[in-house]
Amino acid sequence: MSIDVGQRRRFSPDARREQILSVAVRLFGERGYAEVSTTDVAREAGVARGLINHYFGTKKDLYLEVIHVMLTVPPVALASLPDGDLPVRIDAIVGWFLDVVSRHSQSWLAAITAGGMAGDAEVDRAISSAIDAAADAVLTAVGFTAVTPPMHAMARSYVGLATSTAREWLERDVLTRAQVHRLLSLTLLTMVTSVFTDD
Amino acid sequence: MSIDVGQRRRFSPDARREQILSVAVRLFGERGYAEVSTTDVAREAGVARGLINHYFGTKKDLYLEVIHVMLTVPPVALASLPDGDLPVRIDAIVGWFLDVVSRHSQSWLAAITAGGMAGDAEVDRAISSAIDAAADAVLTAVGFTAVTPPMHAMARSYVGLATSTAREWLERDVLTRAQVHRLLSLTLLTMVTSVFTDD
DNA sequence: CGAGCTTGTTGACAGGCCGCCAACAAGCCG
DNA sequence: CGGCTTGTTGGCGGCCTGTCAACAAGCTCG
Repeated sequence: MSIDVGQRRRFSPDARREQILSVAVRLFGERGYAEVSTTDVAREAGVARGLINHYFGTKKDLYLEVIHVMLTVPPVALASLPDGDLPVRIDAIVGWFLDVVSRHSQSWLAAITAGGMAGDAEVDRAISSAIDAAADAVLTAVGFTAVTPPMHAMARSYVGLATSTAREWLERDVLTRAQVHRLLSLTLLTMVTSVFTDD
Repeated sequence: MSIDVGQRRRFSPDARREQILSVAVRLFGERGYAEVSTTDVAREAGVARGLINHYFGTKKDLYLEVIHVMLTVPPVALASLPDGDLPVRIDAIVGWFLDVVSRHSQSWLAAITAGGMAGDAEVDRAISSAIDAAADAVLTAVGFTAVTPPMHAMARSYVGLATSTAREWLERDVLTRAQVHRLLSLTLLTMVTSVFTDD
């Protein structure tokens, strides 16, 4: 019952990196950080454990690349948002966010809360930059050009509301998409019209 | 250079538990879950490492009790909220929340995001019940009696907004308390008057 | 006041995971 | 075909965790 019948094969470094990384993304996505050992990744990749350290360094470094992949969302069609009225633009950005988060729910939503390793400096920085990207997307979609630091911080807060609401929708199944859409649209409208104005 | 000059002393089980638990709360509050070993807790408590397992079982069980302590907030003066108009009650509950979270910021805010161990089933359940408690506090303070599941879920979402906003305020120092208060009050008012109404 | 007993406490053992590194060999090149 | 570059392996040392038999602190009873 030999699993790996194959001899020892040489791959291109890029190919090996990609292969190991894809296995790591899958495993870290299914279970958490602590529940996945480098031995697991090596076994499922059909590779010696030491090779992971050779390519990625530390297990935490591997995890950093994994969450980078999981948090990197194709900003496709983000520029193709309608130029209509403010409520129209808000509906568009909210719908776009719900589409994205429902597609890679198991990836993005799990990584944004650092499934298993919040508190680490580098992991927190990676998550923070992902929040920044989402906040920037919201601000540009709403139509803001000159963004002050407080406005940016409030947009980051709104991303926190969006993620927690999406979690209620996708992982708890008690809210409908329409309710989530309505909540996020109205709160964003309130923040834009009443909160951002005078800072 | 002997640190512990004391002989082996016998304590009451409750006293030992409390002593070890206080040390664990401090260490897990300062650093994350993975960064603190049971050897650290045992050393700082002046106790053999095996005693921790004897009293708490697994390291994760100890961590569960730790976050239970950190997330248990004295609901003092929560019943003594003013009975005034809706904006008045909202201002009161928001101010109360900001007071609480600014006092145990290093505890509550760090534990609500499961500093180092999200994804675990039991840890997630503990955090979820803490969110439930906060959501119930918000709902009762606002004045709702009959709470439907969707409303409860929306209140949980609002708690997510509150925590992320408090994090922007306390850990990033770019928002003032007044701005945070205004944001949380206006969004809660919006949710109560426009979102909750028709579900 | 001393012997015995309850039980809080300890230290060591076994298993697992991680980072590191010298040795090995697959595939190219002259 | 022989040598060489370098992708790849397996084992070593160290740290961490859960378990458990042995030890002793302090109470109890004769």
